[in-house]
Amino acid sequence: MIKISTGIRYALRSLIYIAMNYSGKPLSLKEIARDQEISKKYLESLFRLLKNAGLVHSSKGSVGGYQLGKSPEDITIFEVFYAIDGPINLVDCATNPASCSRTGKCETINFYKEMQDNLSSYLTKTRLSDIVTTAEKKIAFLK
Amino acid sequence: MIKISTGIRYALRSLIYIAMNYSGKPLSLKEIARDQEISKKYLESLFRLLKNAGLVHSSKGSVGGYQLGKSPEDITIFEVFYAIDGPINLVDCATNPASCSRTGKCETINFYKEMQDNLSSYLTKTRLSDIVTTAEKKIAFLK
DNA sequence: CTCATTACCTAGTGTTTCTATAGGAATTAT
DNA sequence: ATAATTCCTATAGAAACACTAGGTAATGAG
Repeated sequence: MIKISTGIRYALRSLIYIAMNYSGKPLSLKEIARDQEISKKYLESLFRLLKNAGLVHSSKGSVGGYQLGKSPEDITIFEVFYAIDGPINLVDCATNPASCSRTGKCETINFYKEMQDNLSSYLTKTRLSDIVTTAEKKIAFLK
Repeated sequence: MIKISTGIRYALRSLIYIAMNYSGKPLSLKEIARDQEISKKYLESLFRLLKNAGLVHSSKGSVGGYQLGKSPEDITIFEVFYAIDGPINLVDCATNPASCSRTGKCETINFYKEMQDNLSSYLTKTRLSDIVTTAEKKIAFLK
């Protein structure tokens, strides 16, 4: 079954939360975890990955926390997927032909490559700002 | 990590093999398993699902086996995915809002729905015949 | 009419991946 | 100094996945 991992779901929600609550000061994991109802310990492991990818940067210490590493317009959803789950690889043979003994005989590789391109380009063209904008419109409407 | 299951990979290869070797007689799992280098026992479980979905029909007995249930132009890849792995459901909340306590507060659902639509429509518009045609062209070129 | 061959069925098992937790070390503002 | 935070390694529990075992039922061939 094709699924989006909880790691990605949590990371997206956290990034959106940071984007929508920017005040110049970093937000701590404690606060993000509380608001988003996510285990703080689990968030720690995710934010390490986000930081390595440059999507957030951190400050340590007693008023430390995280801020976005780039503006929301410059963060593609593809980057978030890549940071948390690694390269998108619907099937091994599409990326690494040597992984399958039937490479060359098999008629499905082109289909998988095309499907993967379709997915990647969708994830690349939608950006964090798109989701945030939609959310802000919803909130404005409710007021 | 977003992955295509081996069940789907095996099913696709098997259906392509049947489509490309049609002679009026059904093909047995034994032959499909041998040619495609897939465990026959595992294929049995997959073909049950394909049969329930109407993608193949079977004949028992000593010269029994499987044939396509429809012409390759009428078999969408979406149907194959659905038959083997069940409904496409990238996240539970997109299909079943009650599954998450944050439904209503959460800003990501629309994105997931759109992503899922994008995926589904791609799988629906590509058909078994598309893959078979590409394969036949490749074979003709090699001759 | 018997036999070989095939699809069909239920159950279970080992492996891997995913999700989450434990316990602490390093850093920094107050 | 102290309290709050990020950062790091390791590991455990749970769930999904891939595959196997062992047998029954149907059907055409001889």
